Amino acid sequence: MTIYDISKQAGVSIATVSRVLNGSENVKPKTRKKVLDIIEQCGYTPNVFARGLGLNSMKTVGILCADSSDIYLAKAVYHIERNLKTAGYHSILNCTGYDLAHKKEGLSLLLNQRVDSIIMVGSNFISENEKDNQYIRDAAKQVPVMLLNGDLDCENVFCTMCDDYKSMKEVTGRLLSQKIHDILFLYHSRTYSSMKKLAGYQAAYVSMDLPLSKDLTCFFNGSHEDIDGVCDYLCNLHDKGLRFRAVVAADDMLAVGAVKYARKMNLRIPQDIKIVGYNNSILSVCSEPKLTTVDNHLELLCSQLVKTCICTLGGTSQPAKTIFSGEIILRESANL
Amino acid sequence: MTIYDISKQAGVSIATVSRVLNGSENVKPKTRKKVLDIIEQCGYTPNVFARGLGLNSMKTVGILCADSSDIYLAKAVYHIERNLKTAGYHSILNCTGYDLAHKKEGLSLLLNQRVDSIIMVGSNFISENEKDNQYIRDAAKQVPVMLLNGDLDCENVFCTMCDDYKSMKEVTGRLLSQKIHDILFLYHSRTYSSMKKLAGYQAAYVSMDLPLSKDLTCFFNGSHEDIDGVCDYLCNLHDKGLRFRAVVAADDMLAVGAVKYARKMNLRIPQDIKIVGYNNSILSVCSEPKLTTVDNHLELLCSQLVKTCICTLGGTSQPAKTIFSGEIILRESANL
DNA sequence: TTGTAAGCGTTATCAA
DNA sequence: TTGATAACGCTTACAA
Repeated sequence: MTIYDISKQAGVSIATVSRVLNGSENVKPKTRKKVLDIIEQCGYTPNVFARGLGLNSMKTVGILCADSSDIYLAKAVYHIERNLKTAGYHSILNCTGYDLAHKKEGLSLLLNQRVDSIIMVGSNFISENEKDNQYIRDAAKQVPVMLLNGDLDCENVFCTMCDDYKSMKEVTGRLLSQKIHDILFLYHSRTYSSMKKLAGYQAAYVSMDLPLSKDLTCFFNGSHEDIDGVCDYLCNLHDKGLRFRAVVAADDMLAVGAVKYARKMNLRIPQDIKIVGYNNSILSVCSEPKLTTVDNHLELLCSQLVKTCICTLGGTSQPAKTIFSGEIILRESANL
Repeated sequence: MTIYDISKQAGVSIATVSRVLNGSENVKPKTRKKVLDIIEQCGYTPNVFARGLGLNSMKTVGILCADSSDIYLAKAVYHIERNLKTAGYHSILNCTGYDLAHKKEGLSLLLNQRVDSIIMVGSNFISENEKDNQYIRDAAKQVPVMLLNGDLDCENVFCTMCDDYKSMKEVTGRLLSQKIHDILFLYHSRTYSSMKKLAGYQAAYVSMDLPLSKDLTCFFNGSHEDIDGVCDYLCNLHDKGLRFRAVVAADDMLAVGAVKYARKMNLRIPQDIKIVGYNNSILSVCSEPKLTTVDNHLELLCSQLVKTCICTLGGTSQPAKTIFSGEIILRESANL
């Protein structure tokens, strides 16, 4: 079933069928109706490969994501896909893992598919080592690249992010104001976003003229689902003599690990130890007690990102960076 | 940069370049090397649209998923994508939501993209109302359809699933053996999978000649992330006089809701009330106490499903149904 | 308002 | 072992 079959049955040329298909004005209403009827009746749908070949686009964007099974990234992918679909675009998903070589591989796979744009989901795609961002710059020479929670100054790269620095500074500052000066900062990746959070944590101390202890900046080197591992890690630190009356974590999973630690140590939350999570994920409500956490308005970020993407593809100039503020969600694990 | 450019630079015809590209034997090694060098040097990659047009395939499968932000479905999508990529296929993701009309829409969007196969992730795509499955049968006339955790007898539809009936019967049976006869079955969707779980729950009673109480089969009508809602729901049931010493839930989120309920009612877990989850998700470890739950080997299911998909596309005949058994994971919320 | 025909970049058949 | 050429099914200038 091709455009030729339709044109024959309708007694018109393929050009006319094509015009009808593409909603051109220059078709006599009567002709349009006849063609439309036959298309309907035959259940004909245009061949997207042929159309793609002619237009050099299949209205598809590539979503690059290290791990779409991660609670937070999964939500991002979901919202991005839904927004893209609304705008008439298809989503090719490519999960790369956290290894740079595989990220490059995934990216080139998508570019070879001739996607109209690339969306990189998660700050882990940006490295502190500028050399490791070159593959993104290269990609941007071919198609517009959208970064969710990543920051890169580059032509044709658009960044949509949450101000993690500000949120974390605010959270830490509130704890410091409560005379809690021994706050442990807990993170488990060195992504752009994590580094911003760390900077915010440190800035809070500095702005209040309080001394920072290196020992309280703690990196958990484990899986992003290993709650027990986090608990053990903290117990270990405690055994080594480290003391702290609060934990601010780079994500909710880490915070839940801290909650488990507190229970194990028979510390009351929040009286003896305050714990703050990040992302306002389902884990923060699942936890007992529930986590005070930061909501970075992911859904909003995603819809803005897709808007930027679509507008860019449509040829209207867009801001290189869009930054939203997070929001502190007060629950039981810390009264800020 | 097209195949013509390469052919000119190499001083051969496009046919030869095409042969090199497709690894044909019938090319003189020396010629092959020359062509390969020029391709490399120019950074040429074939146009997938043109190739797709000629071959009527872009090596792409469509992944249909109601909600890829759901903890469980997200994991499924992730593993499926990774397996497909390994097999050389791209994944177009389409999140439909739970509404039938939108599912049909998503499906036809994918079919119009001329995907090689459709993978439906999650038992929610199968309805008890046979009429509502017709759209799947129709799709199967065009491409092979793979169902994850769904069962449908139909040519060109392949089902890979976990035996939820058996797992749930086993769990319920073990509780009954402990002389706990007032077990509440908690579910929040009427998917194929949920119905299987319910049937397993009921079968355990029947096989032990124990009476079933309709009142203990409880449907929570709320979002799949609303832990507090589940808690309230159970409190409400309690207020109305319903009593139970165990809860078996259709997923971990519901079980966590039951845990919250127990805490609110000052019931000790597992002494006063035993709670069993389903899926062995991160929630089961996040929960306090940790959940006894059922692991249905999702990763294995996904890899088997993709294997079936790829083999079917490759033309080798595959079993219409593949069924795996789940595994009970004992933790703190119930000693089975 | 409609039709003709060129072009998109491959693959594959057939001939040499 | 290679090359010429048709076919894939559409969009779109240009002509009528």
